[in-house]
Amino acid sequence: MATAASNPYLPSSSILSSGSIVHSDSGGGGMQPGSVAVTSVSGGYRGDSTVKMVQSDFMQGAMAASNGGHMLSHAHQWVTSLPHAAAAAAAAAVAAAEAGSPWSSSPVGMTGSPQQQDVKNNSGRDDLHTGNALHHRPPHLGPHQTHGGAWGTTTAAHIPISGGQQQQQSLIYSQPGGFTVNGMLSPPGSQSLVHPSLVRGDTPDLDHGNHHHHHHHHQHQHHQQQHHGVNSHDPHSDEDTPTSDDLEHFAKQFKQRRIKLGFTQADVGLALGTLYGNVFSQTTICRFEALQLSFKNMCKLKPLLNKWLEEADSSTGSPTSIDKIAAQGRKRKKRTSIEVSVKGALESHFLKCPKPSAQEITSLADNLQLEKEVVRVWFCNRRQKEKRMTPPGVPQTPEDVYSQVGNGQFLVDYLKDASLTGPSEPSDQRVTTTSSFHQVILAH
DNA sequence: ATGCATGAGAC
DNA sequence: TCTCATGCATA
Repeated sequence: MATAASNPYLPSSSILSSGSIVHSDSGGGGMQPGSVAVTSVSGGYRGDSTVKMVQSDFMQGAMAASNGGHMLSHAHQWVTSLPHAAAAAAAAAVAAAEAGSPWSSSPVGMTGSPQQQDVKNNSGRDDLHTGNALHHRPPHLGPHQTHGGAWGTTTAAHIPISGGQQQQQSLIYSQPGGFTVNGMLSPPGSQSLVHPSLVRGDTPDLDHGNHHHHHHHHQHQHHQQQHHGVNSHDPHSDEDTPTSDDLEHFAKQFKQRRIKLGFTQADVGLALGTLYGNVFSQTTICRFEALQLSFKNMCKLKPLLNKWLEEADSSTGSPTSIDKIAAQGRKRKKRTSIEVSVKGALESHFLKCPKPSAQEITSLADNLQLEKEVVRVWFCNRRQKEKRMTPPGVPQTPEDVYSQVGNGQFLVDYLKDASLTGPSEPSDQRVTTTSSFHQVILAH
């Protein structure tokens, strides 16, 4: 492990040039081959204050101060953002992230996470967009708590999983001249925003899945309707929670349209920000399209994306302006990359015990020469991943999908049982597809 | 497209 | 402290 590092601050210009240093802060002098943590540097920003929730920012400060229990050895590895970097960052953000893969190969499998955590709409909806936008309808993104969630009932009695389908995707990148694909950044000031309100007059209701007075445990839920024409609108959009099939279908369509219109995932994320005050990153849009979010999360985002779609359709050429988030200086821990070998170790531990105790984490971290926090986070992320894991390259045929329902059902029980290793494990169910299934089986 | 990270909220 | 929603940074 290169104990080198210790170079906390670097030129943020590295965003482009990339400066990466080998660095391991486990402090120990152990030259364990394999416990090397490489961290690459870059300016870290966190657009918040200006555009985002002010309160949140405030809170964050409070939190940071109060829970800074583990940041002992971290201090040196935090990067501070440089002033001038902001501009570059913003530009880069827009320019980058071009999802150019003409064909995504990931067969989508849905995962269900019925966690009953309420959906706080942390919509930091301030007057961000009010600038030019006549007030668009207040994004009443309310917590659509569908309780157990449509993907699984809490009792595991019956799980309406949807077989994952795969995305076809043989689309050709066609860019209508009307849109400023890359140059979505409309000239500052000239923001011709087509307020959705007008356009939306004729549409009785899209599914802003927010009229959720429909939350009862679906003890028995109908199977999702398999397919509805691509053109047909969701028969039921409002009242009820969309089925996993709906989501799948929507996501698929959304991606198609988005691409046809020549927008990148990042574009959409930003547009949502100006439209509703909720900015999303390319990551989120990407995960939405890939159905890699929890069911609940999918439901929450769908209405917004749907709106965006409508607008994108109707607005001919008027680029939805984006007041890009003015990234503000904020330190963020450098991303540590864990070595393969170490990952392997972690992985095997995970299989044995997905939820190690603090003690275990500590010792594990010690052995692997990683910070405890890193290990802890790794497990957290690993668990999250488990819950949504999209089956890698498992070509599925419609028939397979059906058969998988059974497996999925089984899986749920199986996993639930397995994950109950801890003292208190909420009925955690997830609907995974074949791949995960195998994975679990292999693990035992 | 994904790995590691942050932070708010639930327990 | 975990989960969950999200995102920066990266391959």
